[in-house]
Amino acid sequence: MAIKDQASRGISRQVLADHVYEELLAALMDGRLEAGTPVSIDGMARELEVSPTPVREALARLESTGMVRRTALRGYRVAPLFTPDELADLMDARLVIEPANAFMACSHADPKLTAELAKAIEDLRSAPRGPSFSEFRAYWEADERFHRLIAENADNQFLLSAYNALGGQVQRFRFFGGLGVTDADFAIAEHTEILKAFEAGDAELAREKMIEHIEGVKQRSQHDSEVRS
Amino acid sequence: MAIKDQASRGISRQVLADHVYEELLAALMDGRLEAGTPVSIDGMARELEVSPTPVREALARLESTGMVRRTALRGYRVAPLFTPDELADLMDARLVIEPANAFMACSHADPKLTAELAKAIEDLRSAPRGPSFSEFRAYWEADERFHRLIAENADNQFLLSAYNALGGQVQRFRFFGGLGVTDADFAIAEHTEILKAFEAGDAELAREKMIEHIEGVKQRSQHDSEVRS
DNA sequence: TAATCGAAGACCCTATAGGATCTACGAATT
DNA sequence: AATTCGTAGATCCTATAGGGTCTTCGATTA
Repeated sequence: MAIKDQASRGISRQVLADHVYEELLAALMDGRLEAGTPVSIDGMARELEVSPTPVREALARLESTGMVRRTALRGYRVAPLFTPDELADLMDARLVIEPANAFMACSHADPKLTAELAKAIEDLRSAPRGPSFSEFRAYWEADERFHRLIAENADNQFLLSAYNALGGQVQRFRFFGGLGVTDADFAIAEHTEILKAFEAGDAELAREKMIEHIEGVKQRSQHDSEVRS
Repeated sequence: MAIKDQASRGISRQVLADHVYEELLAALMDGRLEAGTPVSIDGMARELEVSPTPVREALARLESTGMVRRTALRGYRVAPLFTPDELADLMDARLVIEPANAFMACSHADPKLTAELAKAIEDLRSAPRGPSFSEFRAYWEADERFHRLIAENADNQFLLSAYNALGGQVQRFRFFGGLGVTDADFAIAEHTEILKAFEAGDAELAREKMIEHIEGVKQRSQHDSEVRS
């Protein structure tokens, strides 16, 4: 009823499949759906109290994000966690795209953007660092917002698509999710360096600082992976 | 019946939605579905002689490729053609991703890859240059194959996703589709330069030659756009 | 003649039904 | 006791039905 009510209440007509999509996305990001577990279409339909049809459509859209994988005639399952090698590949890909985003965004940055970036850093600083999902979420959200702001202000829809294709939102979360936030102090300092470059309007410097940041994330993530294994 | 037969003949059970997806993709790439025209779910179901359900699923998947756009409660339509500005943005994005692909692919290239690249160039050279779709398709396919080989052999699933997100296959086709193949001689020469770098195992050179190639494509495309408008 | 109204069709969206396949589990047999 | 068989349930996939909205087009009216 939870979803259905909002729709059938009829104040503003909406598409049920969109609600299901958002619901599934939230469940995946909150960790309610763990990596590797199957996602039954019929089962999810019962759980959300809708018919299988919109669930099927939502999952079809979700597949392109890499959050779920589909096997023909066998259904969907939550994508597995990354191996250390895949993690390194992800960072290499970010090293290709995000410095370019930083350069372009800085090339035509306005005070509004720098203010929003500063706010994202401030939110990062003040976010709780607890290991629980609910606490961690604020931290992750601020980190994601910083990078996404830059990607969006690069003002190139294709680069933004490429950034999205990396699973910028999700994959990063799922990686950090299992670990503690050992990253925080470093990330805040490195983000601040990038912000400085933006404030100075030095696009080339912004590119370099972004490279340094992601190199740092890569090294720290590899270290954490080794510790865990 | 065309599609249905293959499925219900039951030799190997298949998913109808996958067939519909392939069928729609082919129709989009052949130009049978022109830019901007609406794609009715029910109508397409009648045309392909299936129910609307698999069509709906296929379109949901297709949306992530950028080939079709969806408006809630109003259905799908074929994505509009590019403006010159969007074309420039696309080339800028390619300039970010494809040189990196070339560098990485060249870093661990094997004779098999260089042979396949050489074959792609040879196919490019021998392809007909006629203005009709069917003739042009062979040329475009060889061009696409060259770039995709490099992207796939960069051996990084995330960079490959990013490359795919550019609509590497499709967007490029849709751009060239309306124009003559004024590009051919230049493209063959530039591809050959890239191949030489691969044969020499010089990754840095491969990166540079890829940059030169895409810069060339960008300039020529802008020139063509001006001529046409 | 121009404008308005209404009916019919197209279309999107969701629910439901039913067929096919796979899995799980218990009973019967060796 | 182990194995085989069969049945019940779960699941995926597709078709069909029906509700709601929008557009179109013709008829009626001012």
